[in-house]
Amino acid sequence: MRRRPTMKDIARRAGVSESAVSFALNDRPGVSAATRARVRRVADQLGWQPSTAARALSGEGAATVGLVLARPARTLGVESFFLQLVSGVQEALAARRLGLLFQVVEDVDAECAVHRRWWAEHRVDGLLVVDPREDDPRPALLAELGLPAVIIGAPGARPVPAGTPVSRLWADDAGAMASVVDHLHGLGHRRVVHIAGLPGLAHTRRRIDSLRTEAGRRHLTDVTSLPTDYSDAQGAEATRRVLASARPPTAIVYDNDVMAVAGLAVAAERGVSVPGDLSIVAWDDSVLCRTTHPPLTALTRDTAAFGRQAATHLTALLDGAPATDLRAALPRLTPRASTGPARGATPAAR
Amino acid sequence: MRRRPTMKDIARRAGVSESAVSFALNDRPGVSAATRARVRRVADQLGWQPSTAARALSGEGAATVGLVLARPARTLGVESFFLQLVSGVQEALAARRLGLLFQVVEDVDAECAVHRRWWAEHRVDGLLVVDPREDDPRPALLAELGLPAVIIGAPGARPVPAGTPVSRLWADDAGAMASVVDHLHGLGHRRVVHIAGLPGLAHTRRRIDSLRTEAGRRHLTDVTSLPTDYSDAQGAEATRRVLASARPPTAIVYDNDVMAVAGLAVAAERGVSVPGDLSIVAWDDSVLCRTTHPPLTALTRDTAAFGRQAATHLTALLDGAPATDLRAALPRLTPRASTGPARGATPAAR
DNA sequence: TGACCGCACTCAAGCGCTTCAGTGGGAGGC
DNA sequence: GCCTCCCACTGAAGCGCTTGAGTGCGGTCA
Repeated sequence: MRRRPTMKDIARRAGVSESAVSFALNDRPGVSAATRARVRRVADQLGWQPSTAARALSGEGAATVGLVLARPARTLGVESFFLQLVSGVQEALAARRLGLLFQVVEDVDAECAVHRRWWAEHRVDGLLVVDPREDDPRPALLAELGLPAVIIGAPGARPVPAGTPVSRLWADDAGAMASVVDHLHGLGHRRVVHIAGLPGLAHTRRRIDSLRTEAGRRHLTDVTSLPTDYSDAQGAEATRRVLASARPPTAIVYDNDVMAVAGLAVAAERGVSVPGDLSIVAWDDSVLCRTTHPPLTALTRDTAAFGRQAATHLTALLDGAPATDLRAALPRLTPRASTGPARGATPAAR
Repeated sequence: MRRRPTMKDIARRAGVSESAVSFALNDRPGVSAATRARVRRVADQLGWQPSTAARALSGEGAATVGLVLARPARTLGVESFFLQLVSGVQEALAARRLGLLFQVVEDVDAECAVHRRWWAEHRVDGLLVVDPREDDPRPALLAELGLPAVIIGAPGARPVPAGTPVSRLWADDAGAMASVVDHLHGLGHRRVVHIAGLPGLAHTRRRIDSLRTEAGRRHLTDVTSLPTDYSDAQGAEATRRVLASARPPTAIVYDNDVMAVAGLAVAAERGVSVPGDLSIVAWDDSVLCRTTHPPLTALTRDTAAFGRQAATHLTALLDGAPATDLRAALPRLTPRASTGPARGATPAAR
């Protein structure tokens, strides 16, 4: 059990005052090059690192950003999305020696409570916010607390009050949905079901709306969206229901990889051939989509890069950059064997 | 942007000194019941929360525990294991208002550097350590730093130096492996391949060893373990190799769910019927195992409970409890359709 | 009635760092 | 040769909290 070295130790060994040490180590003017070098050497030698607690207390911020995941435990731990996102976030934060404070809670209210607590406890300098909702209390809260933040997957319905350091990273769901509809329409599909995610989330609404828009543009009137909770159970359930209906769809679009795989299993169990009788598209690519049989056509996006972009922008906000809306790269459709020509259709000209 | 209320504010409003406030809010003797109540009321009213920075600085600890994941990014974000674990950890920590500082790095050396830095920066009071290795530098480091920790999945080869506040939470891989071998042997399998995880990890070694022991006990001499990096790619690769060998196994045990699914896909692609020609067992159950076709026989364990147990014990260590070795619940085998009688074998008496 | 005690509370120092107001001395200007 | 200015550095306060050493006061006991 070693004692942690402090600036006082460095000051003593280098024969200067504490303030000189502070100046030297923080690249501030006021010390000669020689002294600076000497202080640095001693600090290295002692293995000194600034105490974040002390830094935070003297107004420098906590060197930490927070991320809260508000999802019931049961829908957690399956999707590749979050760990990928976090791993990208880390990369950007580690470069700035920022820590990531992480918490999983049950719902948005609990998330707000955590944000409030972190703020009051002086724990974080900024926040990454995921899963924006249609009726989202968080932007207002962030504005009240004045905490810099990046909302990932925004814009939601609720705009961010002006003048607050809150940026939004926007995934182009409409564009992505257009590419999916293009693909399916080109293969001759006319009856499409969209098995969507949690109904309260902003991107669920956006996907549902753009499906309707894109379908209308191509004169497909027979499209439906069914919300779920993203779990394999509900994905399977919904699939079973639509396949048993009077006029089952010839293609299904799933809002995540897990449900798509579950849907594929349901098709297999009912003797529905994929892609012969039914085409399947998954939103978000992952190992899952590649290892099923047949492998699934999926919307591929670089989730880690997404996280990196969000975190990088957050560090810019912390440095005082103005808040903006930014746009993530458009996901691209990776066609695999789970989509094919609609039964009995002559493929439209591409 | 509100100013955070401090104890000074409370003191002023309640008409007492700051120390009285501190005593009142920390349930220490030295204030009358009336004053205590008044102070509490004012604190609530102001929405006061203690500044962790200030607390940490005055010797109270950072109210945070750390968790570092040392895995290359490519093997991340697929397994259900970690998010589940973390969600369990959170539950136990949230009850004590402890934060979780989380970081993903590339390898153990980087992990050690992070531990050192967190210690020097005063950021964490304790650590959760995962993926113990055969030749693990971390126990010695923890001892040097004197940081309380729980090593999850231990014991590794390297014991923890005595007198350090480091406990080990032990998963009974031998017992689990015994149940797997039992199951397969009972179905008449005599040639079994084990597609294992990262070779450096302690539990990989333990599983390999116990497979050998259990096989020996039942006079199966034809067992092999092949290490991989846990990725679907290597899982598929290894499967391809063993299926193409002169005497392919009749059963394969995979060290995680992802590789098992990948292996199943390889079997399908080569026209090997499961479970007709090949039985498959996955170590760690998840949605994946339930949604494949056929669903996979898997070793089910309550990963969230595992995390909860680890975190709960860590809080005990922080409270000064002595370090011990504890044992997690034995995983149980969930038989599904991916395992069946070995081709041409008369099942042994069960 | 005075010595003593314990209770309820205040004071001030200190945790490790930043920062602002000095301070001393050497260089430069006239 | 003296005044000024600037550079390199020091001193001390302060961030919000804990804590051990006081302080004053009402009550008990001889």
